[in-house]
Parts: sequence; structure tokens; C-alpha cells
Amino acid sequence: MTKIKTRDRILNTSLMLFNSVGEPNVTTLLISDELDISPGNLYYHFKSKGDIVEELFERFEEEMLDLLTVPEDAEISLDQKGFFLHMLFESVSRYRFIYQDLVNVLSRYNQLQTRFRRILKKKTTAFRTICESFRRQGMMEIEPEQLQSLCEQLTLTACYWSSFDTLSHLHDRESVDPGKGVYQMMHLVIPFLGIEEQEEAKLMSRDYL
Amino acid sequence: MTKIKTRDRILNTSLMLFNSVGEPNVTTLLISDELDISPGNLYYHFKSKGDIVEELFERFEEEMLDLLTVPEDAEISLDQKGFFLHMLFESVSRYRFIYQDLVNVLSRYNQLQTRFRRILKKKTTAFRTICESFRRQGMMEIEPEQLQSLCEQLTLTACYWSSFDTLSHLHDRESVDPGKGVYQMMHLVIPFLGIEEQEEAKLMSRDYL
DNA sequence: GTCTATAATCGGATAGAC
DNA sequence: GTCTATCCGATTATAGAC
Repeated sequence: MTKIKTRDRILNTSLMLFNSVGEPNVTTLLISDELDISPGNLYYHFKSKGDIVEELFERFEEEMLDLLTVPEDAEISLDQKGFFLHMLFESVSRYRFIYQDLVNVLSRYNQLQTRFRRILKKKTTAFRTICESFRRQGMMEIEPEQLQSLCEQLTLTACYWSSFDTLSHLHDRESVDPGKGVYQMMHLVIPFLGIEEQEEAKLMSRDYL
Repeated sequence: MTKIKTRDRILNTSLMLFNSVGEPNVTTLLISDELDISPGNLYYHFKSKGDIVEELFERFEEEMLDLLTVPEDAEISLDQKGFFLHMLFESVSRYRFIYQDLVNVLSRYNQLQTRFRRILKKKTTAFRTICESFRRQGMMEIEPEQLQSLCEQLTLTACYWSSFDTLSHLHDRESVDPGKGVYQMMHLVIPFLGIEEQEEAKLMSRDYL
């Protein structure tokens, strides 16, 4: 039985609350209440609420930048792409509070803006790299213009799917299964795959439903 | 020279401010300041800030429900679809404050949630109707599973494209041109069109860039 | 209809004891 | 490290004069 440090408990609980009711609706009092500690104690560990947000963002950023480092020249299989998407959605979903109120959050902690934009850009690049690999392997056929549009679409979907999903189907706020998002992104790619690959991808995508 | 009623000036200015800096960042004081009226005066016309939001939402809702009423049995041309998308993005963009902080706004004015969801649903249905029409005319070929996925994707994009666009390319906040969104949505549909229609749609989509 | 002044509340943050 | 008590600032909203 390892005792978790208060500092970490604060981070974990904050993340949980942010995700479930939205960062702007979470007061420092609510956090300390949930943890059964005093507000003063919270401020002993973090000098402001913004610091909590920032540290959570940093964790997210690290995960993402790490995940998005796709080797330029690798031969990527459909399975690997599926796995990649799964991981991606997993991360995004774990820090979905950032996406849920994106404009608001980024406007109040504006140092985060450029950093977020960098992640976004890297995301698009990663998708492009994957598509290029598919193309080299003869699994995909697509014009440059379509490719650009597709990669942006994939990036958009990776960002907003979770929020959109929770919104349109009003299942509980606590658990968001990343599956449907992976499914949806697979289906964006399918039209541009070769015939055999299409079937393979369709089968695979169904596992995520 | 018609004098605009104060009540309407409040609504217009609020909308403008909401869109440009985000609804949560707009205080009643900021609104009255911008209008060179007193805060008291504002509260004479609206009993709360929420009432302003609600009335703006109502305008939006009306526009949308009206726009989204697509006749089931009409034969829709690509041009008409383009026009429809243009109108759609125009409306969404004019009330983009709702989308920019969707979760936040809907959580604080929770009577709006179900109404928003209704719009969302109608949007998906509209897209489906259009696609069905395309199919009847032999312009489109698509499996049921793909169709479902496509329509949801179109709905998602219609919602979030503007926010996503302003975010990733940091052009000024005031003007959002709906063009790129229409382009993007066209490209979602293109893979499922017949060969001649594909070319036509590609040409058309470029006008929106 | 519009103003000024002010109340009421709330959330973030600090001081100082234990 | 943690608590209690408290302050400060911002924001919504109201009262009452003009």
C-alpha cells in the first residue's frame, strides 16, 4: 500500500473533475472538497488553479508528442494504424477537458495556445506520414488535394469526436469509450484504400464499435 | 435613418462580443461599456445575461430548423448542395460562440441542451436526405454502413470546422470565411460520387477556397 | 428609458496558527 | 503539510433618482 502524495492526488482529482463537469465549472473549493482537504492546503501545493491546468496540459503534451513521433520511412500496416488511432483516442479522451472547452481554456491560459497548435500540426503530419506509407505500399491511391483535405479531416475528428459523441448521444459523462472514434476515422480513410484493403479495414473497424 | 432599439443593439453587440472573445469572457459590464450605456440600462431590457444568450440561441435555432427542412423527395443537384452548405456555414459562423465553448455554454444553460441536440439530429437527417437523393439520381454509390458514418462526419464537421479553422490557422477572430468549411465537406462526399460528378464537385469545391 | 450607486455573491488566493 | 479564517477582486443583479 503506497501512499499517494497529496500533490498527485490533487492533479488526479482535478483531471477527473475537469473532464466530468468542464474545467471552467470546477472551483478550487470543489477540488479540495472532493479530496477532503482544505483550500489552503491545495494552495500550498499549487500557487494557482492555472498551475494545475498547466501541469495537466504538460502531461498531455508529453504523451502526445511522444505518440505522434511516427518514423518517416516505416512501412505501416492497417493493424498498426488501428493501434495508433486507439492510443491517440485514449490519450485525447483522458484529457478531454482541454478539448471540451478548447477556445475558452486556450484563451485563459494563452501560453498554451502555441503549444496546442504545435500538437495539432504534428498530428496532421503524422496522418500524412501514415498515408504516404500506405501509398508507397500500394495500399492507397489518392490525389494530393484529397490527401491534404483528408489529413485535416482526420485531425479535426481526432480533436472533436469525443466531445461530439458525448453530446449527441447523451451517455454518462464519466466513461467515454474511444472505440467509435477509431471506427469513424477508419471510415474516413477507407474510400481511398485498395479493394482488398477496404474489406480488411471495414472488418477491423467493426471491432471498435 | 432608422434608430435601432436599445434592446436590439444589446443583442447585436452581445453576439459580436461573444463570437470574438467567447461567451464566458464577456461580462454584462463589457457589453454595456461597448454600447456606451449603463449596466442598469442593460438589466432594464434583459433580466439576466442568460436571457441574452437564450434569445440569441433562439434566433439561431429558428434559422437552423428552417434551413434544415429539406424536402424528402426533391431531386437535389450538386449546385444546390453547395448552396445549402454555404448557407449552413454562414449561419453557424454567425453564431459560432455557441460552438466555440459548446460544453461550457450548454452546461450553464442546460435547457438549451436538448434543443441543441435536436438541431444536431436534424442536421444528420438533412445530410442523409441529400445523399439519398443523390443515390436515387445515380450520382452516388455508397453502402449503408458508410452512409451512416459519412452523415455523422458531415454533422461533426459542420459543427466544429469554424472553431478548428480559427484555431489551427491563427487568422483574426473577427471574420471567419465559411468557404473552407464548404470545401472540406464537399471533399467528404466526393469519394462516393460517380466519376463525372467527382470532377464536377472538385471544380465546384475550389471556388470555395 | 436611462442613469448612478450599491448590494450580494462567488471564486481565487493569502496569512498565520498548529 | 495541513488547517481556519479572511481578504480581495470581479461579476451579476437590484434600488431608486432623473
